Amino acid sequence: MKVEKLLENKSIKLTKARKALLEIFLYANKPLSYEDIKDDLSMDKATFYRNITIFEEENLISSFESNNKKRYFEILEKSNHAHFICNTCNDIECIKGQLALGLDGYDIQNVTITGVCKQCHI
Amino acid sequence: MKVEKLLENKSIKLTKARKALLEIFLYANKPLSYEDIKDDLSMDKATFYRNITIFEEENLISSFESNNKKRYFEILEKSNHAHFICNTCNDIECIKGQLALGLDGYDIQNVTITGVCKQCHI
DNA sequence: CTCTATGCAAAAACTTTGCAGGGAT
DNA sequence: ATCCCTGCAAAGTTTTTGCATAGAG
Repeated sequence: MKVEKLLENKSIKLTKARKALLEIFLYANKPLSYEDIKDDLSMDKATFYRNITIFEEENLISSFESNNKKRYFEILEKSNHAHFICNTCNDIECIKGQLALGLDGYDIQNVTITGVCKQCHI
Repeated sequence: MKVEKLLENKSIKLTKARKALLEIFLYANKPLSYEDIKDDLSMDKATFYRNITIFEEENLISSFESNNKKRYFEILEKSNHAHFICNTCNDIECIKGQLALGLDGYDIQNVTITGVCKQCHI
């Protein structure tokens, strides 16, 4: 879906910064932190974080924190998927699959698994 | 298991601060952040974090980050259990259960689920 | 006596806020 | 003319580090 439509649906005013930001996340294939994209951003970090906050409030974007004190963001998708963060190489993988946990009545927004990935695991 | 034994097994020198710290986590029934216990601590925050680092390196304690920029710590148990963090009330629940994800070959250290808990979910 | 642990204060890393200027309607 | 978005700089929050002192063996 186009960025313009996404913002319009949420009644968020379209600006250059918001369009650029949302497009980055829309076309990204993995969660990104501010640091990951700061060199490609044409906006100040204040603008980045302020708009991220708006996007999160409007459920356009979800976030989670990794072991390295950073926050990662990605487009909120319908499909349940978990993130695996490797404590050794710090890589983040998206894991498709189902959680078999007794969480009826809970609204699950994010699943983050940490550990050591297959590559790093000897 | 006694704190003294735990430290001895890992060849960590027993000190007053380490004993106090490990006992707090040993008898806690949920993960705790520095802020949660700072008023009860008789040590400086530098000592807290330095010893936590040692405990983590020796696999006595595991940690994860929540949405509120804090790190939570708990005794590393053998039993797989996940944490559910409510974005509304910020409460942390320990969830017993199994993950049915294709993660063979991965070493899973922590599972953190965020969302809205049953109580807060209307 | 030597070696490590601790407290204090300062620094570091990431994120948020205050404020004044700029753009869009 | 008004409203809100933005950039810049400063402040805030949590965690880490440097250094001198204290403590254990």
